[in-house]
Amino acid sequence: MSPRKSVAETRLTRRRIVDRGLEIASMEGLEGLTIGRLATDLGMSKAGVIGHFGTKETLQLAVVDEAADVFTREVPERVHDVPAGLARLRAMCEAWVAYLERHVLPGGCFFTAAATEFDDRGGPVRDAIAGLSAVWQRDLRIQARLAVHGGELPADTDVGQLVYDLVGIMLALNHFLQLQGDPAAPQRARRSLRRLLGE
Amino acid sequence: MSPRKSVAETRLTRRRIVDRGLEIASMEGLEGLTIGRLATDLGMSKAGVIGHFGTKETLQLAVVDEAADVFTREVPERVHDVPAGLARLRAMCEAWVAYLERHVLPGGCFFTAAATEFDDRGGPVRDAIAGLSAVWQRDLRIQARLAVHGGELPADTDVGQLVYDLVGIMLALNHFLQLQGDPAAPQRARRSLRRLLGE
DNA sequence: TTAGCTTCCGAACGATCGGTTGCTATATTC
DNA sequence: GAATATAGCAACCGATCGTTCGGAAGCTAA
Repeated sequence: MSPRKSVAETRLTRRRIVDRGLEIASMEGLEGLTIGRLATDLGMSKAGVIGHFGTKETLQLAVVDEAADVFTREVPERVHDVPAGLARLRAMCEAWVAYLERHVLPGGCFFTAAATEFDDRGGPVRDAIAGLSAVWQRDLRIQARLAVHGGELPADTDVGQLVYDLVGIMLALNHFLQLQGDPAAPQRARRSLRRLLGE
Repeated sequence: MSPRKSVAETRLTRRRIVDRGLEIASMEGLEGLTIGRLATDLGMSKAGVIGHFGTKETLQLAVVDEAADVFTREVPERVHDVPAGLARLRAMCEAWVAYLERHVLPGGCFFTAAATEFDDRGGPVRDAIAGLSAVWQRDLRIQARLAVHGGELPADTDVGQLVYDLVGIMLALNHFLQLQGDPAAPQRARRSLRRLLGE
């Protein structure tokens, strides 16, 4: 029925699929994201959806990539001009909190959900999630180390421990926001951040 | 084919189903827990499995209950004789860390997985998970409050904030253990606990 | 011994899963 | 303007999903 679209339109269709896929996956999980559901939501056939990717796993990887793009746009890119070191580390965390607080994705933090969903399995999707998570934590570690070397954080700071605590604060924020709907959670996250990184 | 079993055997069959169901659910999630898979694993028919519960949702609720029993047995019951207040709070957290460290369930903390899986939906399963999570956090809050009133923790301690931080430590522990396989994670968790609750 | 209750099985139900195939209609290329 | 490439559709595939049904088998109470 539907004819071939122009190159621009084709790219747009692909983006529509991935965007909607990311919304669904953030709510129902990457496995709960089904081709049929996606086709219905977008008003197209299953073949039209899967034709862009070939395989559901490839589609999942595209969604993971898109989630990474959204996160990058919403968090690290917003603090790109903040001076490196403690100031940048603080800004990264504040942007992180604001990102979760704003409910950019309807299902909360995509990576939290995807990580707990895939942490037991193998395969490229799990590897992609673990890799992106590791990259972000490495960025945090780099700024923390700069802050230590610059004397902005105590010289005996255990950087790995600090990143562990930061991740915990954000996981808790997602947990209290999504499961308990606790509106005080962002306040709590910011207070814990202040205790770790100073005022 | 299989005839009626004695009452004791019947209960045992039901327990076998729920026990295996909990193992599967901790790895694949509560939705990934499938009646067909369960039947295959236990060497029985799908009808034989679902006959004990009537509905998949009822089965899921039974699995959630079983997970709560396991957690209760492995954590709060082990510290029942520790004096109330700070000592008990510390013991609860240590038992919590040990529980995650020991990999009691193959898929890590069942409640972490189930909470992130169901936090966007409605229904009785989500309510059960949220309720059990709330009860455990209330127990933590009670002991924290006793510690404050007894002068074991600073008088200006924000108990809600403390519980928030404790939950974050455990979520991070599960995250680093399951996704990154980081063997240093329990050490990190204990160190963060010491910082919050003293030596 | 018999009647009833219950567990479990085999088989089937409609729905949905991921994926394939053949086709049409158009955008692009020559 | 003709040839080619391709986006998307309708229809279908085998597998699996949760669930239902009738009956076989044996425990239990009469």
